[in-house]
Amino acid sequence: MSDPSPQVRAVAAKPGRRSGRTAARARGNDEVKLGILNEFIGFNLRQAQDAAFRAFVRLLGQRDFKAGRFAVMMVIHYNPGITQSVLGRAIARDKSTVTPLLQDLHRQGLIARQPLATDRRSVTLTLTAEGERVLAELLRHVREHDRRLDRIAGAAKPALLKVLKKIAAALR
Amino acid sequence: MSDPSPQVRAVAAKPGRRSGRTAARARGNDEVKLGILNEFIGFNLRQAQDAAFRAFVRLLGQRDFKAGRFAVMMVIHYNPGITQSVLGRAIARDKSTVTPLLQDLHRQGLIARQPLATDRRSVTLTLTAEGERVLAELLRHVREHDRRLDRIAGAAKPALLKVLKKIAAALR
DNA sequence: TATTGTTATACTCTATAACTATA
DNA sequence: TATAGTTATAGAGTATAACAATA
Repeated sequence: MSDPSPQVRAVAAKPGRRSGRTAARARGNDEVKLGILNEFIGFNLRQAQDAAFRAFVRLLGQRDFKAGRFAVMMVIHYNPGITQSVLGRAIARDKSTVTPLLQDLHRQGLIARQPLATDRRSVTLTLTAEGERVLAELLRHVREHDRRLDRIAGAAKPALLKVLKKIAAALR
Repeated sequence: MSDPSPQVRAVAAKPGRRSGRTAARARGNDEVKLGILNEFIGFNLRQAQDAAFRAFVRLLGQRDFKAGRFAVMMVIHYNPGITQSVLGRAIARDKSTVTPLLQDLHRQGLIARQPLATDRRSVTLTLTAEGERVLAELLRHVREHDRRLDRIAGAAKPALLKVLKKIAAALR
C-alpha cells in the first residue's frame, strides 16, 4: 500500500470547506480519493449496480412494490408451470429464500400454485390474471428505468451486455 | 407481455428430465427462459454483480473477513483523517449505517478515531498499523479476484469501466 | 437414499427517527 | 437552526439445518 496524499488529509480535516464542483460534491463523492479501487472491475460493478438499483427503487417510489419481486414474476411469466426448485436455481437463491417470497406473491393473489401430478413433491407456478396485470404495470416502470440506462450507455450497450453476461456465466 | 412457449411448460413440468449441457444446467439456469430480461441493462448488471460478489465471498472463504469492510478500509487508507460523514457520502450510506461498521473495525483494532480539533462534533479516521497489515493481506485476495474478472473481460475492460463509472455518476 | 418444499432461526445490510453535543 | 455522530428499532434479503412428504 502506498502514500496517501497530504491534500486529502486537508480536505478531510475541513469538511466545511467546499470549492469547485458544488453540485457533484453535495450529493456525491466529495473529494475522496479511491486510488486503485478505480481500476477494479468488481468495485465499479458494485458502484454501478448500487446506483442503478437505488435509482430504480426511487422510481418505483410509493407504488408499494418490492423491486426484487419483479424478476421472479418475469421468470414465472416466461416459464409458466415452472417449479420452485427450478426457479430457485434460475435466480441463484436457496429454496428457503424462495418459499416465503412466493408465499408473499400468493397472498397478494399474483401467482397460482399447483401440485405437479407426476411428482407430488413439486409445486408448479403460474401468474394469475391479476399477476399478469400487475407485471405489465411494473414492466412499464422497468422499461422507463432501463431507457435511462440505455441513454447513459449509448452505443456501448451491446458490448456492455456481452461482458456482463460473460461475467455472470463464468462465475456462476 | 406475450406468448410463453409451450416447450417451456414441458421442461418445467418435468424437472427431472435432463438433456444436453449437463454441467451448466446442474449449477445454473436449467432451461429457463428470460425473455426481454435478457436485454435490460439493469437486470444484467445485477446478475453480473451478484455472481462476482458471491465469487469474491467464496474466495475469501474462511478468512472471517466481511467483504463490505474492504472498500471502507481502502477509502480510509487513501484518505487518512477523513470524517465519518464524508466517508458515508463517499460510499453512499447513511451515517447510521456507518457508525456501527466503524465501531466494529475499531473493536478489531483496525482503525483509530480521533476527535477533530477544529470541530469537536467530528471524528477523524485512520488505519492502525494492524489495519494496514490486514488491508494489505485483504488486497492480495481482491487482486486475485479482480484478475479473474480481468481475464473474463479481456480487451473489453477499459470500455466496461468507462460505462460503469458513467452509470454510477449519472444515477448518484 | 435423494429431492421438494416448509419452517425455525439467525445474520448482514440498510434506513428512519429521536437523541446529544456541538456549531 | 443546522450538522456530526450515536442509539433504538425495524425491515429487507439471505442462508443453514432440521423436518415431512414423496420419489
